[in-house]
Amino acid sequence: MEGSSLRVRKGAWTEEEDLLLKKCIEKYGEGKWHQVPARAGLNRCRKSCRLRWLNYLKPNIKRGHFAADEVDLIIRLHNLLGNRWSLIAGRLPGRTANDVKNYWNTHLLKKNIDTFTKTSNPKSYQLKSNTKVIKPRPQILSKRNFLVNLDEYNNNNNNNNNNRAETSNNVVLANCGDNHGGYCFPDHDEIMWWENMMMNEKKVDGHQLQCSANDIDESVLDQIMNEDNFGNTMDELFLDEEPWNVFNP
DNA sequence: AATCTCTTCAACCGCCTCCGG
DNA sequence: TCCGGAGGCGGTTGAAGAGAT
Repeated sequence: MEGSSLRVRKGAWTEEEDLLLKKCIEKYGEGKWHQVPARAGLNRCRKSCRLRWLNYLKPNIKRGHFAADEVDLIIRLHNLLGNRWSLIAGRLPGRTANDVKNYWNTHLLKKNIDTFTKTSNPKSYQLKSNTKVIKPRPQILSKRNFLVNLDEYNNNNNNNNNNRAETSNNVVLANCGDNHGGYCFPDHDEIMWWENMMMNEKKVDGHQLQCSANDIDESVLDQIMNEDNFGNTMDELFLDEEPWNVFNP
């Protein structure tokens, strides 16, 4: 059980601990987090070390106020992706998922409060039931799994050729919406979502993308679809790095 | 000056997925 | 096929500081 071992330190990090961790990462590189506490001589769990490095010590981390264009991008990406903080942060150079999440919760949630309803927990909110957010969850799949899943997907859609997933082009797989016999294939909605996204279509399977409006704001969506504030095209925005993995069958 | 309330954000927790044995 | 360990993620907490009374 993580963190259950005796005498593992918790709480705020000291300068000394930061220094030890930094030296360790500089010497051995990132990764193998289970070895980091021993290598660094830290009395911390691997997760704590990883988090400290990623959110605070890692070079090029940008701190301080979010610029207007960063805020704008966060809002638009959140409308598109929901609470996928790591993906949103991936499009904001120097920002961490934790930073983005905190900023959203402390600054932006209040401005978008009409979109949410309170839950039993006074600190948490959920989307109102009349809104739908499509949450794509791309993942890296093995070739074997891809083919099996694709076959099953197509078998399940034999009556409608329009729904067939094609192998001739790059295909982005969403995470499973359903499980079938121990492996999964994506929801039809998610397949269509990705296919349409890649084709830069504005209409996404009849669903609204924005969670805060009843109708899609075409101008905003156009902007989201075509270019973000850092000059990335939509293809780059979603396909240029992991985990937005493109699989070439 | 003291106390209370609110805000912020670093850190923790629990869960999920992947991967190798 | 199963299982356990590791990496990673999002939700949540709570300490500390800021502001209000």
